[in-house]
Amino acid sequence: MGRNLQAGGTRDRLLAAAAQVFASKGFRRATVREIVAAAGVNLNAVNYHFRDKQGLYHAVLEAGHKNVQEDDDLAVARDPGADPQARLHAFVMALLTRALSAEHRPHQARIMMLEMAEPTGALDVVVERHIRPRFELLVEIIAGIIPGPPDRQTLALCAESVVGQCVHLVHARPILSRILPFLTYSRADIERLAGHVTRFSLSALRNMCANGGGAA
Amino acid sequence: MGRNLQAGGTRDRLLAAAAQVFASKGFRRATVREIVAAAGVNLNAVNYHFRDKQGLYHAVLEAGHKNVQEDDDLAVARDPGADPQARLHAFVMALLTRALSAEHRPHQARIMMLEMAEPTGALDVVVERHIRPRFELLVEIIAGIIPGPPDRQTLALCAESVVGQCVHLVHARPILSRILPFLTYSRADIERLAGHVTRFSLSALRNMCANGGGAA
Amino acid sequence: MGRNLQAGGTRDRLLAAAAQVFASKGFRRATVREIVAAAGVNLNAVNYHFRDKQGLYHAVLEAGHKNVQEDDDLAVARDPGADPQARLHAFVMALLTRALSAEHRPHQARIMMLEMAEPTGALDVVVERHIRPRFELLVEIIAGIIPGPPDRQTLALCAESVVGQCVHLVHARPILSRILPFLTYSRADIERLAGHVTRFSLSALRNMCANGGGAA
Amino acid sequence: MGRNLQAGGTRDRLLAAAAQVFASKGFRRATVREIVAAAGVNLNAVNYHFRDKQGLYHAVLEAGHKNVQEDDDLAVARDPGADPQARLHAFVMALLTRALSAEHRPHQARIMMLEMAEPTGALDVVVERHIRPRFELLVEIIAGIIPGPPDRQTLALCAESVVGQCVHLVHARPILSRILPFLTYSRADIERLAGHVTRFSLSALRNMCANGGGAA
DNA sequence: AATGAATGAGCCTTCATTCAT
DNA sequence: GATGAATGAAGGCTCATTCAT
Repeated sequence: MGRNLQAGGTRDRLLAAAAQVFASKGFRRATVREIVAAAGVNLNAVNYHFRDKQGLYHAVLEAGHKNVQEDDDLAVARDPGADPQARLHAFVMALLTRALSAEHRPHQARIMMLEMAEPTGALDVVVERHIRPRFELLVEIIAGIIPGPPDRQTLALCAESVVGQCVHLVHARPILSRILPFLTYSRADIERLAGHVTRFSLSALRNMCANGGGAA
Repeated sequence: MGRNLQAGGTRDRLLAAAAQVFASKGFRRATVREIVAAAGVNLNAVNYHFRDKQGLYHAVLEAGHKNVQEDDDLAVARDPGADPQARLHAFVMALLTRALSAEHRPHQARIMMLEMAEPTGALDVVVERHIRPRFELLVEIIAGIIPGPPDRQTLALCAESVVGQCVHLVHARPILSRILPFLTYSRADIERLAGHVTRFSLSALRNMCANGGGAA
Repeated sequence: MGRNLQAGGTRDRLLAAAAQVFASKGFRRATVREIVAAAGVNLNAVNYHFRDKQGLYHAVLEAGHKNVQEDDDLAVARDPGADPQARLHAFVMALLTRALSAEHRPHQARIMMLEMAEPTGALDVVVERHIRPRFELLVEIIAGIIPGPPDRQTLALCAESVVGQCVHLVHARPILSRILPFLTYSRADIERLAGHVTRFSLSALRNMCANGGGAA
Repeated sequence: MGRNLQAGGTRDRLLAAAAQVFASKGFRRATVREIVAAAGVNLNAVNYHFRDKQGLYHAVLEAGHKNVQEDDDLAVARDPGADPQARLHAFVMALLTRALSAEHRPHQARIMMLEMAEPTGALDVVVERHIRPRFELLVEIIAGIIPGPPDRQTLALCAESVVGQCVHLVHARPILSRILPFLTYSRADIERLAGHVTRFSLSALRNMCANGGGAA
């Protein structure tokens, strides 16, 4: 008795549902049954299309995210001719928006966090396809801001300082909501946070070389 | 039949083993069987001493971390008379050392990360007992660095910018190891990272007000 | 590996075995493992077909008993045109036969007894679907026997006096076997018991009104 | 640290608590831990005083009930000179009161019911010490009511017809509460029920011989 | 492609009991 | 007599997977 009355192919519906469930529960806690129920497909569809649960997970990671070059949010950040500090702000804003705003369903971001907490072996593909390209873009932006010679290692650490501030705001959300009562993670809050991170980082970057080498 | 041939009390051995296992696998993935095996005690020891798996988990969180006031690593950071930038460096160093160095068994840090990824309801106690005190200390330190009037909200965001850099280095370790090949998380690396975070943050903090208000 | 070598459907075999085991041990003492062993099916068949142990139990209660309207044993008792005392005898005989005779597997009766001793929450459905219809039938029969105006409350109590005699013979069987050595619960015994209950009740009912009101 | 501050001996407190718990949950569902908690004694007291759970159970049954000869409720029923129908009423009233009224804590009655539902092997002692004596008393009373020659077998069946009506009112209480909404098992209800059972039985007994032999 | 059925591994928990002071 | 600790046996349940249409 075909219950699969919906239009879209089983495979796609499965991918979409899986992205949702994996993002909200992580690989382990997510159950195949919940996914197929959400997708409205038969239990064995995952077996048939993706071999097993892990296969489905990998497929989600592979297909889930747009390439950096195609990411509209990063348009300004990618523009070599734009003002470096505008590029930085665009980058930060894109990162936070994508991870925090409700409209952009923070699937990929959460999956990545969960993946770091409990690696399932799928980290490699995520790093190479999603993280590294963005990292390189950020390094390039920072190189345009930081004064003096572009020491690769310093650039990298500064880039991670920027990224760290952002992802912390995402990952530690349940904690920050307790510690910083004024934070509601509204759209306005996101912009305020992006503004802070950009300001903080710009201030730091512009003075890095002066302090270079000498510890605190 | 060897009834607890080992030395120490069953309860303590259980706590230690549980901290280890919970830290490496999280609450969910960790199995009672693995914990008791690691502790070398009977399966039901957890039942007897902690009622159930969750009771053991809470006990680990309660007993696991030293109070801020007793934390020797934070001695300099707590000293109101010390140089603010020395205090900041001490704070950062303590955070990274405790979370990253092998000697300090990074249990609590990882458990906290996992707790954020998959909350089990034990987050409240962790926040109030461990996180908030350290946060307040950091705010106090930063207030001594940042020029101008101590706007509470700005102070808080700056504090999280500092914390974010640190925890990112911890949480994203598997990613950073791929992206930043020079990072080995050796003792020397930890010091280098602490130096960078301190420098980056100091640079930022000293110029926050100047840039204050104007977004990127 | 012999995958269900037996004939009938797993589900039915499970229901039959469960009825047996639940009847002999009650819900609590009965173990899923024993039931599936008796049914010769896999341990998780109960999970698959009935969700869990309780689901199986409910299914046994639902499916176990025929509807009053379809119960051939009660044909005479249901016939409004039949002699009232013949109807009463038929009712009593049906009750005892079903509960005591070996051929009719006294499952349902025992389960009901156990359910009263240790309610599991399944009592409601049993009452509404099995007990109340039979009770109403009995009240109707008695109304045709008892002289005078049909006081609802008296009718109900008389009905329970009849039912009580019957179920006592069933429930207290292990005790009665000790107290009344002549009782073997053979087919002949059942008929003799039915005769006694009918006679005893008829005698009582025909004289209820005369004694009405005055206590002993 | 002696927590056993109470006066009474551990053993007695244990017996009392066990009677309570066994009565409300039956042998199986009752847990040793619950009993010792209710008694306020150490877990191993049951082991020490009664060897094990079953030993405690038997002790409860042995010590729990007064001898028939000492039972004040049955004083009238035991009086050979009293009016037979008064004796019958007294017997019925004693049975129902003891089993149903809140003041008389219906421990023994419930335990007996549970014992019938799930025999634990302790039934023999209960039958010989509690049931048989009362049964013989009832037979004697009935012999004084029923007209004609005292056929032992008929007497016995009639006695069980009386007992059956009573215990049914007790055992089926959860069902009767649903079927007979007017029943609240209040003190007044108990008297009303005793009146009905007595009336019903007297009517029956006085006419048994007339109908004797002829089935319905 | 899709579906119903079946299967096996593993996990947490409860409970009575025993051991050693 | 009493107490804390330890132990072994079961039991119910969840889950991913595989089989057979």
